[in-house]
Amino acid sequence: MSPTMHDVARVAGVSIKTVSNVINDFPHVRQTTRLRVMAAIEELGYRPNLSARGLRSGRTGVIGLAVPELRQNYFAELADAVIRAAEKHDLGVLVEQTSGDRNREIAAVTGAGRLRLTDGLLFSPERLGQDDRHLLSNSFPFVMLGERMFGGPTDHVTMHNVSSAQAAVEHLLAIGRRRIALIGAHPDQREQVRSADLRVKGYKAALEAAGLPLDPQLVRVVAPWHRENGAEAMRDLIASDIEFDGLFALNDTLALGALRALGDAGRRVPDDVAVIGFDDIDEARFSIPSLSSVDPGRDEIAETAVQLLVERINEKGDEELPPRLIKPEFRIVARESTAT
Amino acid sequence: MSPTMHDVARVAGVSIKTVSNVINDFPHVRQTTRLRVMAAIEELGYRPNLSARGLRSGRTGVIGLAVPELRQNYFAELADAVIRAAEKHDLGVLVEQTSGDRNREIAAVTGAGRLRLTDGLLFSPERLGQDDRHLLSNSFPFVMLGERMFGGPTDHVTMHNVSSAQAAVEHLLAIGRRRIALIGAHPDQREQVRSADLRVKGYKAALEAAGLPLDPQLVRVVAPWHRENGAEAMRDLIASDIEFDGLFALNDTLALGALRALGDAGRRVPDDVAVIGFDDIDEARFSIPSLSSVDPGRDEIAETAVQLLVERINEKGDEELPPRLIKPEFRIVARESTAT
DNA sequence: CTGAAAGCGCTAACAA
DNA sequence: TTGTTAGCGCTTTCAG
Repeated sequence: MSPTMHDVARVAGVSIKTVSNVINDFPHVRQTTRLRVMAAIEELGYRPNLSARGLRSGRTGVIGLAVPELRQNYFAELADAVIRAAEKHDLGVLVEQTSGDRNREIAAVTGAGRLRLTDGLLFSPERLGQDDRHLLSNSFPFVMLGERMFGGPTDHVTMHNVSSAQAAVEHLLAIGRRRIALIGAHPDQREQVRSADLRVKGYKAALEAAGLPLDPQLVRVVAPWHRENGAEAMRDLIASDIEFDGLFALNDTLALGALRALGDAGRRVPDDVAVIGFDDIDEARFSIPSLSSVDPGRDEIAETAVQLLVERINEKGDEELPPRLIKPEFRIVARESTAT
Repeated sequence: MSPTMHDVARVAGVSIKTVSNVINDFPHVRQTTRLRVMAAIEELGYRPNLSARGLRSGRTGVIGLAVPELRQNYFAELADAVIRAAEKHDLGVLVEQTSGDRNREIAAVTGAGRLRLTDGLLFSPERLGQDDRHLLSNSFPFVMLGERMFGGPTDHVTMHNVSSAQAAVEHLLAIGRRRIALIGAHPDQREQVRSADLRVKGYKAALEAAGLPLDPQLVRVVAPWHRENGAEAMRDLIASDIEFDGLFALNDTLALGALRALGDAGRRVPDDVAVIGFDDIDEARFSIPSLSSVDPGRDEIAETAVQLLVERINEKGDEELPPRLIKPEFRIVARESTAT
C-alpha cells in the first residue's frame, strides 16, 4: 500500500496532526517542523488519500457534468470550458453522458450512481422538460444549464435565446434578405420552453418588427440537430421550390449540414443564400464559406456555472440564497456566409 | 445529512450488515428481509456514500482520462467513446485536460492531484516523450494511449500509424496522383516516435514502393495540428508555386483547414488536388467536399483501453501480466475528396 | 505550537 | 441467514 500520514509522521518524528497541518497549509507550524514534514512526504512519495479526506470532510473535490454527448461539438466545447473553470477552483470534473436517454437524465438529477461521488452537479438536460421540475431539489448543490427547464428551485445559467435569435435574423435582414428560412424548429408543439421554440420566437419577432410576413413553408422542423439532418432539411427545402435568400439555422451543426446541401445544389453562399447559425463552435470559423453565428457566451456560461456551483457548495446551511437565473451577453459573429 | 446504512438498518429492523448484503447483492439474504431493506432504502432515499466505500474497499469506481483538450475533435470523440466503454464496466470517468502543458502531464502520470481519486488512468500524452518513460511505473493501473512513448512498463493501446499512413498515400496513388504533398510533419528532428514521424514514414514508404521520388519541398512542417495551421501551410504551399496534385494531411483538422485554403485559392478538390486526412472525425463526412480519411479504429481503441485498465485494476498482486501493446485494425474511408 | 483520540460511512472478518 | 465489530486514512476538537 501507499504510505499514509502515519508513515510520514513517523519518518518526520512528529504527530499525525502536524502532518495534517502542513498538508492543509495551516498557519501555526514552525518552519523547521514544516520542512522536516515536507522532506518526509517527498521521501516516501506520500499522496493524501482522497477517499478518506472525502469521507471525513464531506467534500470530494469533484463536480459532475452531465451532458447528452461529447460528440456534439457544442458539448465538447462546453465540457472543455467547464473543466478549465473548475480547475481554477481546484475541482475535478466527472463527465457523465446521458445520451439523450430520459432515464439516465433522471438518474443524474436524482443523484443515483456515480455522481454521488461529487460535491455538486452541472446538468444540461435534453429529454427532461418543464414538467419534470419536481425531480429537482435544492438540497444538493446543483446548477441547471440550457433552456429545457425554467423556474426550478436551483440556480440556472442559460442564454438570451429570444433576443439573440432575433438579432441573428436582423443581421440577415440588414444585408437585404427578405425570404428567410429557418431550420431546426421542434416537432412537438406542446413544449414551449426550449431552445428551438425560443429561437423560433426570436425569428418571428424579427420578421414582425421588419413588417415582413411569416411564411410557414420557410420554417422547417428538424430534430435532432445533427449535420445530416440539417443537410436533409435543406435538400427538402430546395426540392420544394420555395424561394428563399436567407437561412437561420438554429445551431451551427445544422447550418454546416445545410451549407453542404446548398453547395451540392449549386446555390452560392452568401450570394444566393446568406446563412447564419447559432453557438459559434470552433468549426464555424473554418467551414467553406466560414459561417456567421451567434456566440451565446459559452465561456462565460461555463465560468458562471462553476462559480455558482462553488458558492452553493460552500453555502452554510442557514444562509440559503434564492435560486438565481443568469444569462451572459451574446454576440453576433459575422463571417463570410453573411458577407455583403 | 443524508441517511446512512445505520438509518436504513434501524428502519428495516435489521443490522447494518444485512443492509450491506442487500446493497451489494450478496446471495444469502432471505427474500422477505431483502424486500424490507429495499423498502427502507426507498423510504429514506438512502444512497451509499462512495467516499466511505472507496476508503474501505480501495476502489472508487472512477477512472481518469487525461487528454490534451476536448476542444480538439479527436479527443472529444475519444472521450465520448471512453465514457461509453467505462459505463459498461460501471465506471465513471474523471476527465483531466493537460492543455499541452508538460508539467500537467507529469502531474497526471505521477498521480498528483485529483486523479488520486481514481482507480486507474488512461493517458494520452502530447508533451511527454520517449525520454520520460522513467516517470511511468506499473504500480498503479495505467494504460498509455497514442504514440509518444513506447516500450514503457504499462499497457499501451495505439494504432498502426505507419501502415495506415502508407495505405492512405497508396489510396492517392491509386487514383493517379503523383505529386503528393504532406502537411503536418513535426519540426523537431530528434524525436522519432510520434504520430507525425510514423505517418511521415508511411508516406515515404508508399512513395518508395511506387518508385516515386521524395520531394522535400512537398513535405511541410506544421505544429500544432490545428485548422488554422493547416490552412496556413496550404496557403504557403500554393504560394510557393510547387506543383502538386495530392495531399496527405496528418490529421483531419489539418486537412479541413487545407481544404479551406484550397477553396480560397480556387483549386478544385478532388479535380486539381485530391485530399486525404487521418482520424476520421465526424466532421469529415460533412465538409465540402466530404473528406477521405483513415479510421484508426477509435471506438476499438477506447473499448480496448478500458478493458485493459479494468483487467489491471482487478489484477491480484501476484499474477502480473507483462505490458501489452495493442493496435486495432485501421480502415481507409474514401469520400469525395479523393473521388475519381 | 503539537499530540491524542474520536469518528466520518462503509466493508468484511468472525460469531452467533 | 444475520449480527458484531474492527478498522480504511483522514480531519478535527480538545488538551497539553
